[in-house]
Amino acid sequence: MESKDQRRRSDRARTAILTAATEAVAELGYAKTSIEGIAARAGVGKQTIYRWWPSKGAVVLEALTADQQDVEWPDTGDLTADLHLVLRATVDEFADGGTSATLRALMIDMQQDEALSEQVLTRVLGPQLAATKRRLESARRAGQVADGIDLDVAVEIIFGPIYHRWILRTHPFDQAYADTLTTLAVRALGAP
Amino acid sequence: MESKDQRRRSDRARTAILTAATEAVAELGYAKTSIEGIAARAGVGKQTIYRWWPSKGAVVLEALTADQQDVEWPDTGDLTADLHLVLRATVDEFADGGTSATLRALMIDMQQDEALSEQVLTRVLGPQLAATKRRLESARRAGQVADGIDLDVAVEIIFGPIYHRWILRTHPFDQAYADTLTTLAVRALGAP
DNA sequence: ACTTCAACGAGACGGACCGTATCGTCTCGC
DNA sequence: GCGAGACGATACGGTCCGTCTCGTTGAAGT
Repeated sequence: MESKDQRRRSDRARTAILTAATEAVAELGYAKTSIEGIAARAGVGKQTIYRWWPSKGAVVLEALTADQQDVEWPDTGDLTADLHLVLRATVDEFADGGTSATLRALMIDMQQDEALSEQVLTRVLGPQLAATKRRLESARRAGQVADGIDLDVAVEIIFGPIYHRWILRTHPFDQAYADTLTTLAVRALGAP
Repeated sequence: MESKDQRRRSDRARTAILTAATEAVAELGYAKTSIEGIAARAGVGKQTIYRWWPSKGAVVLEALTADQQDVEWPDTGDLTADLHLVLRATVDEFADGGTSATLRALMIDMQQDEALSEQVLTRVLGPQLAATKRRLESARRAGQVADGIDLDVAVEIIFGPIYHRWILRTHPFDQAYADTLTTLAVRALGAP
C-alpha cells in the first residue's frame, strides 16, 4: 500500500484546502477555479491536494458536504402543507449564491466524471430524493396519494421542475413559483 | 469593420469544421474535445475557427442546430394521446447517444457562458418549450386543462422530470417512463 | 484576363494548468 | 530520539488556449 495513513494527515492543510476551494468557486466560478489556484490560496503544495483527492470535483464536493445538514421532511399529516414548506425552503436554498454555485458546478462535472457522479448522487442528491420518497409513502398510507402511482416518478414531478428552472433560468425562481408548483404537484398525486 | 465578409467565407471549411466538431464530441466527449483537435480533424487552421466562432460551445451549438428539425406538436384534440406521443419521441431522442451527448455538453457550458446560454435557450430549448405551451393553450380551450393553471409551470411539470432523470440518471430512461410520466402530468393538468 | 485583397492552411508563440516527480524540512508515532 | 511519511515548494513535460504572423488561394470587381 502507499500513502494513505490518515493519522498523519495534517488537519490544518485539509481545512485550508476546503476553505480555499469554497472561496475560489464562489469568487471565480467553478470553471476558472484550478487545483493550482486552490493550492496557492490555501498556502499549500499542490501535491498535498493530489495526495488526498483525485480531482477538482472531489475537493469541491467535500467542501460542499462538510458544512451542510440534511434537509429533513416534516410529516404533519398534511402533505400539501409539508410539500409547500419544503419547496419554499428548497427555492431559498437554491437561490442562494454560495451553495447554488457549488452544486451547479458539481452537476457539471458529473457529466464527465463517472466516479464523481456516483459520489454526488449518493452523498447529496440521493438522500434528498429518498427522504422525499419516504414522505410520499407516508402520504399514500394516509390516502393523500393515489394508489398505483410510481413514487420515483412522483419525486421527479416535484423536483424535476425545480431543477429545470434552476438550471435553465427560463423564468423567475422565487417563492411564488414554489407556491404554484406545490398546487400542481398535489393535483398530480392526489386521490380524486 | 474588420473581417466579416460572409461572401468570401469558405463553405468547404465551414462544413468540415461542423462535421469534425460533431464527430469529435461523439467520439471523445465534450470535455476532451478541443478547438485544436477540431481544426486538425477538419484539416483547417485553428484561426479559421476563431475567425467565425467565439468559443467551442458556439461551434458545437451550430453543429447541433445545423441538422435538426423542430419537434412539432400534434394536435388531435386529445391531449393525453398527443402528450404520450411527444414524450415517447422525446425519450427516444434523448436516449440516443449522438444528439444527447451534444446537448448535454451545451447545457454544461451554458452554466459558465452567458452568451452561449442565451443562444441555446433561444435556438434549441425555447422553441420546444414554446410549442408545448401553445399545445397546452389549445388544450385549455378544449377544456382539457383546468383554468387558472400557470402554463409555464405546466410545461415544467412535463419536461422537468425528463431533464431531471436524463441528467442525473437516477432511474431507467425508457418508454415505460414516458408512459408513467404522461399519466401523472395529465392528472396534474386535467380539469376534474 | 487581370488585379486585388480577405480568407485560407500552417504553425510559432507566450501563457495557464495539468498531473507527476523530487527536493529538503517538519512532525507525529513509536 | 529515530524513522517514516506528510508537508511546502518547485521543476518538469504535456496539452490546449487565444493571438499573431507567414505564404498561398480563390472569388469579386474592373
